[in-house]
Amino acid sequence: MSATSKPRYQQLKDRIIGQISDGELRPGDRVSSENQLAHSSKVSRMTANRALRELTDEGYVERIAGRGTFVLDRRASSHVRDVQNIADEIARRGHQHSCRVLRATRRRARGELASALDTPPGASIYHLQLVHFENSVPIQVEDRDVVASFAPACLEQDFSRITPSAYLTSICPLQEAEQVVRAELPRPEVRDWLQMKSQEPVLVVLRRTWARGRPVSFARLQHPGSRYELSGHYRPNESEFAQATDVVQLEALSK
Amino acid sequence: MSATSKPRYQQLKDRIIGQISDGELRPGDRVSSENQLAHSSKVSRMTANRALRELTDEGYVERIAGRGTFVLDRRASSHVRDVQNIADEIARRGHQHSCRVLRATRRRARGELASALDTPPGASIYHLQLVHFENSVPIQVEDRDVVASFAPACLEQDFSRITPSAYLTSICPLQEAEQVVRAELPRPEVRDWLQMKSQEPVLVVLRRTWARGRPVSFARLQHPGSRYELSGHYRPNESEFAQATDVVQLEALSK
DNA sequence: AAGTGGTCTAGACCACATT
DNA sequence: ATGTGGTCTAGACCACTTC
Repeated sequence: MSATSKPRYQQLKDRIIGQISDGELRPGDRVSSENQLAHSSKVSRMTANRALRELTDEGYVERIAGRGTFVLDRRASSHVRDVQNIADEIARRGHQHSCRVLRATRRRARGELASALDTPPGASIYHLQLVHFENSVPIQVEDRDVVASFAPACLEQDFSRITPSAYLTSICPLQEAEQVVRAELPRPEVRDWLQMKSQEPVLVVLRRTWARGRPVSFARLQHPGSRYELSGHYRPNESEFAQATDVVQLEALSK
Repeated sequence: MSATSKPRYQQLKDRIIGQISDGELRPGDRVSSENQLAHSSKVSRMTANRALRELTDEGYVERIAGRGTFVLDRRASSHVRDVQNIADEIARRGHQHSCRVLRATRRRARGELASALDTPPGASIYHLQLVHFENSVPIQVEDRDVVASFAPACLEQDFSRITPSAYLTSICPLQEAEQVVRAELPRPEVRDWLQMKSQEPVLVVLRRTWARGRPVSFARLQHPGSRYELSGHYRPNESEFAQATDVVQLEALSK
């Protein structure tokens, strides 16, 4: 159809991400060089360079001057998946997980949702609403939007047996997650679902996840403040990696 | 000193980030256009373009085709990883940090606090209580216990000029951090300090930090739910991820 | 010597917004 | 009409690795 065609560097990125997702390119494999890509894709070298550079920033490949471009091993996705799935988390505590589906519908992407999921307005989006229980005590209200084209059979799943998160990872491993944590007062119906006291706040996690290089799902996870908390353990050595450059510059500037 | 000079686009980025941190460029301000930058910095337009594009990716500026490039007003939001120093965080948003010290006392470790900081009962502990402001709006109440033997001169510091976190890292780099995030209702005095509405919840971060292989500080950081959120971006390759678990030791401390 | 990534240039065309 | 960002090109020089 009409849709203004994507920029060439983006098309190149999409193609390479696709090859990685399909297993055509496996971790450690060498990706075509800039010159080869420029030739085969009929593109200037600068355009191929931009595609590969952005893939580097996004963690898909590693580039070594003089050697080449290599597919990275994203095996730690188990880490992301662990946090994705509240059923696993509950099982790890040795407790019983159960789940009630409140809603499972189809709707059309529009406005913020469309841009958050990077779909054209009007695209099909599945909306799920569930309550998760830990030993029969409600612990999470999950509001989830899923890009329909990524998970066409979404509405036929039995989400009392498999969580949406587990279902999504079964289609394709999730690559990336972006999340925001907030403290809010719940809406009355959420408060009832979670059996919360009248003035108790909720701990809200907004999470957007990526697979195959595209956002595929947006979740709003609400937890009773009195019964749920997030914890983490950090070691500077390892976390300095991601934004090392920025942080260093800023620290030098703000002395 | 001939150190391989940084690439030009990076120098340009550094300069603009510096202007944002210094307040020379304030949120909403217009940044010079690509053509202006190219001319003034004696650089090609593509190089200026790359600098501005990367600043966009990193959340510093917003670009609107046909209109220009504008400094973003970064919402109170910090990466869960580098929540070390709220002053840096605020500076990075191009805002003004200030601080009021409510309390700075010495007390004796006992019970849970002694075991959390791994000191013998009766050991000296400094207790600090501060309110941090972002552009004169209160954004954090910091309650911090510091092992006195680690920071003997703690009480002589001027914490309206250097944050406790910055002071601690100046003594010795922090090695490790353990943190828990919660949603709670604030105590009335905290609510007043943070100028919060009556039923607004706080986002609480409990953090224990290690240096020289020992826990040296325990902090309870409370933020107004309507004005503060934690955000994070996770890729499988970057290791640490906040996980939902029970942390018994910290729980008892936060009564 | 040949290939690789890293950077840079001086042009170019386009869609868009402001005047 | 002018200026803006968004993209793209066909060259170029460099430092580095491999052969």
